[in-house]
Amino acid sequence: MVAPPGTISRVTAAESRRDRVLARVRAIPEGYVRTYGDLDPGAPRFAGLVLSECHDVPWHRVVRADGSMPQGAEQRRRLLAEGVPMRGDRVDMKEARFPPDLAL
DNA sequence: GTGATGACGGAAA
DNA sequence: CTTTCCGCCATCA
Repeated sequence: MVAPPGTISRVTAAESRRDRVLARVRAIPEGYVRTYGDLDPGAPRFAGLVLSECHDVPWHRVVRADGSMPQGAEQRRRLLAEGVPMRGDRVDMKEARFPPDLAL
């Protein structure tokens, strides 16, 4: 169904994008991680903002592109408990990175 | 309307 | 390998 031009949905673009980000976060299986860029290419900072607002999602499975963890020790402990391969204080993205669903 | 900020990314040194 | 810098988009003051 398509909304005619001029007809702005009550759902703003931001909410739509936000919902999409959350959907992708929930899609991350246990033992794997994803990057902010995978959640929302072009606006990774926005993805981070969304996670900071929503605590009812597996936020600990979202790390930086280089494998570093914004939440530090807490996040690292959770990921380690799920069996996420680590390399020092960084996640081994080569193995733990879950393929981004562009369709979602 | 402009300007500053951020759970970032990628390239350069 | 680490550190530094610039750019990206959306949000908030």
